Amino acid sequence: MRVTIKDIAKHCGVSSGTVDRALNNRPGIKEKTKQKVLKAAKELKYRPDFTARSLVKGRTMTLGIVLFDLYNRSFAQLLNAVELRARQYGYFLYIALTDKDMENEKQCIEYLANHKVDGIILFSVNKGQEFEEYLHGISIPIVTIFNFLSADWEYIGIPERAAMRNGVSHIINKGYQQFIYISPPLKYEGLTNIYTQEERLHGFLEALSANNLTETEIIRHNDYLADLETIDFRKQAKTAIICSCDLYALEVMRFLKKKGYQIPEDVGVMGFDNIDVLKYISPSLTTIEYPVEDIGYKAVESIVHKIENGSYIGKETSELSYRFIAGEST
Amino acid sequence: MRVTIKDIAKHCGVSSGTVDRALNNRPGIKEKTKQKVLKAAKELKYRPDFTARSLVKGRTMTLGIVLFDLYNRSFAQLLNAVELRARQYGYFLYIALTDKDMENEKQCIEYLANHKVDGIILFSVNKGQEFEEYLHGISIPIVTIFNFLSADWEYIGIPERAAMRNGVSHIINKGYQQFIYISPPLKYEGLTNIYTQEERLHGFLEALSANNLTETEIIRHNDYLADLETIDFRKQAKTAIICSCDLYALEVMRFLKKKGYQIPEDVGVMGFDNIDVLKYISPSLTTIEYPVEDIGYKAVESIVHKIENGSYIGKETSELSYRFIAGEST
DNA sequence: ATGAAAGCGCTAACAA
DNA sequence: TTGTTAGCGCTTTCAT
Repeated sequence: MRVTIKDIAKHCGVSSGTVDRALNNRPGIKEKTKQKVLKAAKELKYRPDFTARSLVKGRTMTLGIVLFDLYNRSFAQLLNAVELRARQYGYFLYIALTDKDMENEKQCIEYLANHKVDGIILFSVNKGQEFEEYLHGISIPIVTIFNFLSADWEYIGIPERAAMRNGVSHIINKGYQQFIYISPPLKYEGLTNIYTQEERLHGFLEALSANNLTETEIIRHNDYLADLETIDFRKQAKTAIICSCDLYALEVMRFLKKKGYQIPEDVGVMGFDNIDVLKYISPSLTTIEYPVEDIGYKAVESIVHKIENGSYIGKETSELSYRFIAGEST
Repeated sequence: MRVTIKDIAKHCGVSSGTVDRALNNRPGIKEKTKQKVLKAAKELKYRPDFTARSLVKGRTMTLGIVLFDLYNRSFAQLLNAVELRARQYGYFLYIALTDKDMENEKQCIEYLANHKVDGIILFSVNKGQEFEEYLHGISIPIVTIFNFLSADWEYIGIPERAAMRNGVSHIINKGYQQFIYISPPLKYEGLTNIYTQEERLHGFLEALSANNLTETEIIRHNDYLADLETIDFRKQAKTAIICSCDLYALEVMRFLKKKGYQIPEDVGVMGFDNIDVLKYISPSLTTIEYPVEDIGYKAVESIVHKIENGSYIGKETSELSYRFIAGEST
């Protein structure tokens, strides 16, 4: 059996209350008694039981983070940052991956709530009134990241739309005339939360219409390479392929190279995210950079503030900066 | 306040024992009462408190995983697999990152123990008798991954040494005559657990000596590119640069390209890990592949088995397979 | 300065 | 079939 405060108390001939005072630096204990208890605790290899403490304190000193998966480099970077900051604040971190499944996500949140985490960092795939009511129901501080939910929830992200609009504007200025946009499928449009993807797409469209451009094709399914197969990029007006994330852009570049196209002479490619492996890719990819680690840090800071002070840091949504990176691919 | 079983009991006019029976499908309760309780639970939005349950049950249904960080793609892939399998088994996952810091790691483990996780998956940076005694002291099932500790602990990994030996043998057969080996620094040699790195290095050396080759330079610091700077690869016998992981190999390739070298004509490069981004790199990197996801799955299966049956699945250490991938870089 | 005791929410053993 | 009760290990309040 594990050593408990009772064991220490018996060992020292004091009460468990006194042991508690010694162990937790509480006032009202003679220095000598304290030392005696501390010594005994060390000797007996006492280890506090956080679950018992949590039960009485009502706080677990744990946070939960809900993400899709870790296939995308950005998520791993984010998680790394969140874990680091959380532990600095004395919180432990549960990780729950939803695989973009709505039911899965709900269950993850439910479990986190039952485990009584003090706060949840949520990159949600769910949305809608019912979902938000559910979230309110668990009455645990939540901060949303990347996918916006509603003004009811603290949000940390970047101005996705403006970032994409800005990036595409740069591309347009380079003289591209035709545009293909590639983005994840919309299978559950209206149902799932695809805020970031929607925003990026709108940013793209806004940039086009601001320049009176209409020539565009939007590909929203996973078999996007098959669509590209049918196009001869050398025969049509100068084309740029805009991808909603770097991962797609890398796939597209690989495909184009295999087909013998010159990038950017025959066709330009742009990504979004600036994932860390881009530095090994050539031609270097034109993309949008944003401080993914900072999003992680801010999310933790925000939620800890809410936990410990009962309110979020800022009234409004925090949006961090972004930066266009001109690569050789456009 | 949260709804408790007492609230339900009062609401239904039954005892808390009966509520417990209904909620947890325990026998000895009339179907009608059960339905009544279940209905009330739903209406009142009852949510069980796992911390309270843990306290009495002595189990938390959580696992902890201890890793260096998530910078390396393999770690993220591993974590993804572990989380998936853990949740399939009904366990939640704590993640603790050590940043390769020994003290940090000890504290992470201490915290996991205090949070009373049912098991720990450990990629350790610590080693030695004192550390192992400590691990025994917390008396929680542990399975070690990648970095072997001792026969006292279940281990899941790959035969690193044989894998590297095999890979390097392939390179040797290609006619390379001179070899440079690049691997992480050995700052705390003898102190920290660098099992995988050591094994890979030995595999490299074994391959050389099996072929009576002696021309080799081993670089074990982070500024390895500076060392390469001093070498003119065109002027010396055909050289291969063997890197202990793909991340280094990518850095090396980038450096070499910048210097105007042709790969593999002027110099060959080999990596280890087969991280998923390699498919976007050209020339394609020669490397060693191993099933990192399977390691994650096996780790979870093994620890859950130990938790639920009191013993590990296999008596011996499990080592998974590996595969040499001949790329264009050698 | 210290001890005694109640109770956090749940489970489990024993009674009824 | 249902109720009662004693904890799980800790914190906290109230006595002493």
